[in-house]
Amino acid sequence: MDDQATAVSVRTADAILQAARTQFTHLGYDGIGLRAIADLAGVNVALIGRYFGSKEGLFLAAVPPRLDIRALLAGPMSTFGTRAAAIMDMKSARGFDPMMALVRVGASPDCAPALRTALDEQVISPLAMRLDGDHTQLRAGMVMSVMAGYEMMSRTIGIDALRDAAGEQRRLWLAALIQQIVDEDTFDKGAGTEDIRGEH
Amino acid sequence: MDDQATAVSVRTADAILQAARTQFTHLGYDGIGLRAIADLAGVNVALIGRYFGSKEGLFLAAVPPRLDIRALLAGPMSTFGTRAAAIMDMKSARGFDPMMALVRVGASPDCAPALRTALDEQVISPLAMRLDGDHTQLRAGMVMSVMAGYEMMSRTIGIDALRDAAGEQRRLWLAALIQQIVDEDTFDKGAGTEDIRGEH
DNA sequence: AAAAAAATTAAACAATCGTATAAATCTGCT
DNA sequence: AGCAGATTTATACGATTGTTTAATTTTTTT
Repeated sequence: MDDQATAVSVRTADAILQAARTQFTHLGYDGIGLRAIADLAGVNVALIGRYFGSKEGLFLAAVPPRLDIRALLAGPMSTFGTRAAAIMDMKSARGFDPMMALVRVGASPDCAPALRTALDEQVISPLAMRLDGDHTQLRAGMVMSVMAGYEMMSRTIGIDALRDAAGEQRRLWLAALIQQIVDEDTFDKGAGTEDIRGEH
Repeated sequence: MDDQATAVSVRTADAILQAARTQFTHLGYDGIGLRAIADLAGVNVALIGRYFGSKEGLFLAAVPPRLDIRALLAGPMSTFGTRAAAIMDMKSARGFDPMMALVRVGASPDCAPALRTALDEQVISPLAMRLDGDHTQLRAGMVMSVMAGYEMMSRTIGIDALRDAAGEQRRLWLAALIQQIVDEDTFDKGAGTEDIRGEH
């Protein structure tokens, strides 16, 4: 009378999922093989095929469902930027790092569609619903852009200026940048853009 | 009496480089094989090994040297955001797309170090030298963060809100966001950040 | 035109990839 | 204990990976 209802061993399935998450996150979808994941989980390779069908099946079960930052929406929107910047600055002390996974694995054309859907449903839309003013979806997408870009430059690529700079200043500016997108009527006056030279 | 001085055929070497650039950009470092690159260049696979040594050698010769956005620094800094946003919105009509290459291939741990160096020397440092005020390196890195994040979310992953939204509004906000980082004393008053809860 | 050098190709190397199959081990029930 | 079903393992398959070697074609020089 375990809490397992399906025809699989949840203990080993979870071990596989956890190993897959960390490896996909740090090495990318093509950067890690199923045998290495199985070894890290302490099981045989064939179990991955048995429990998740294929490598893509394992990825879909491991990464996209965990791509949520709903914890960020807990507090008031007036301090969203501060909370977002604080999360980005933590070294993913324990467990899964959603932002790094998004950046590392989102570059693969095979993974992008699933990530796009998960990101839309679990992050951008919930965030957009908390925003006031116009173009909430667009602004929510811009918030994610800033966060993903910061993650990519500071951690994935490792630009010195972002990785080594004084943490306080860096976190303050990142928070201010994000908060400006969250606050309505920030850019309505078109500050800073005097000349647009688009097409024709 | 051709303009080739080295011991290789520059014509085919360039064909290989060009094929490698476009394929790495759109499929990532692990997403494309040397045979496919050679076929696209119309040459034999062994020539890649002969001219560039290895796959990594080909990548290093093809992508990092082209990672520059110096054209953006041509105009006045007061309109940098507008120029940056305009470039980001073009569909890389012809030739090489540096931003997409950076995002697609920067996710690979094998490529990140070379991209970091190239980005520092060719983009961030030149941009930082054009900036007034303090923390110029940090701010230049933040500019690249916003641009890379926007590229990743709008094109690589393809978030609907960023891909389909009204181009004018999207470009205006992106320009304003970048310009705010370029302009000095924008965040000196700490606008929007009322409470910082960092460590200890 | 013959010889030398450069450029290109065909073929195969060992390794690893994702995946599938059949045997072996473990688990719980009567 | 002994059987039945679930769970895991060992093994191998075909394909593809990056890379290398030797033979061949093309180009240049004498």
